[in-house]
Amino acid sequence: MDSIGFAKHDHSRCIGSGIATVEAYCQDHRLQFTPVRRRVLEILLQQHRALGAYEILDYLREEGLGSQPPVAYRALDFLVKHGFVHRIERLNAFIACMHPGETHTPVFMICRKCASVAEAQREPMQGQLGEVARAAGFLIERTVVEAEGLCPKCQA
Amino acid sequence: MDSIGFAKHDHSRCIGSGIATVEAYCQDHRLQFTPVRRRVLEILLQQHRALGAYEILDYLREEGLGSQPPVAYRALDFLVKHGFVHRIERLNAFIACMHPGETHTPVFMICRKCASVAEAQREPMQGQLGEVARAAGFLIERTVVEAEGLCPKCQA
DNA sequence: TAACAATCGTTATGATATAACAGACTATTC
DNA sequence: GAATAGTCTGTTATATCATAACGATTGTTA
Repeated sequence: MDSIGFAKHDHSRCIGSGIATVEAYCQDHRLQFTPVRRRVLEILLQQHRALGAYEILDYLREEGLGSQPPVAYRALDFLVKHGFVHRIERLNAFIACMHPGETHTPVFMICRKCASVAEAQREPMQGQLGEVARAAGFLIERTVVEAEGLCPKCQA
Repeated sequence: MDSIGFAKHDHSRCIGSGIATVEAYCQDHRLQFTPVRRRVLEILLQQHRALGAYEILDYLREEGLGSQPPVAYRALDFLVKHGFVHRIERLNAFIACMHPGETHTPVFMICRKCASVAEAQREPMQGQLGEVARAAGFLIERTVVEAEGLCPKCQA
């Protein structure tokens, strides 16, 4: 269990290593890491916050990479499907994954004041959600775990 | 921790007691349980599944209780605010609370095949979400915990 | 290079949600 | 019971989020 979302870190390394990791993964898995997909991931890594699809589309427009919603949504679908980007249901927005390549079930903490989002990891099928599901005979395939509140800075 | 969502039960009692509980709560707290609000809750209790706001609005329209989106959204805002109804973020939909009146942090299990939704309870600030938040110094105000998968029936 | 699959660009539309404001109702106070 | 403050409703308009469909293009493989 870890969380770097609210901590200081070398952000330029985030971007470079994020892209490199995904690039390698795509080569290994014969996936097409096309210009639009790459750019959308870069934008999300650079911004380091949750962006709406139309916000991303605005960047793409400025750069001549696409101007219609499906362009952004298709790139996002690809990135989400392969775990490079996560969708934050509470915000209808997207954020770059902090652990690309690793299998994981993310937990998000969303600050209602500064809108920052931190990603942490939990073990699947453990904890209360796992207990509840076992008791009900429910087979979990995917989880959405998002907490809304105040980040350390905004509590001060 | 309990879950009655996937189990058989006397559904007519659900509706009656749900309405009665909320009615009493509203009297105690000087809240106006208006016809539209009451009817929206009844619809959600009767259907016993997650309904979109526009689906609810269709019922209201048929009954002459309102025809424009704000009518449905306002009633839902009220019901959600006071914990009589929960919003399922994953579905952009609403479902009647199975434990009205009690303070709680719900967990939902959503069947992707039959679309049924079960509500269970967890302790706030315990389990992995609590651990993660404490480690990050994050102050939780609200949580969204939703699992998607297969209910007992649909696994067969 | 032919055949096939994946991706892209575009148009159109669908689905979800809220701002704003006037008018009606309710509760409270005098 | 009249004034008034607060809440709720009805309506118009619009904002925001998301996808269906289809032809053109590009990439992959045999």
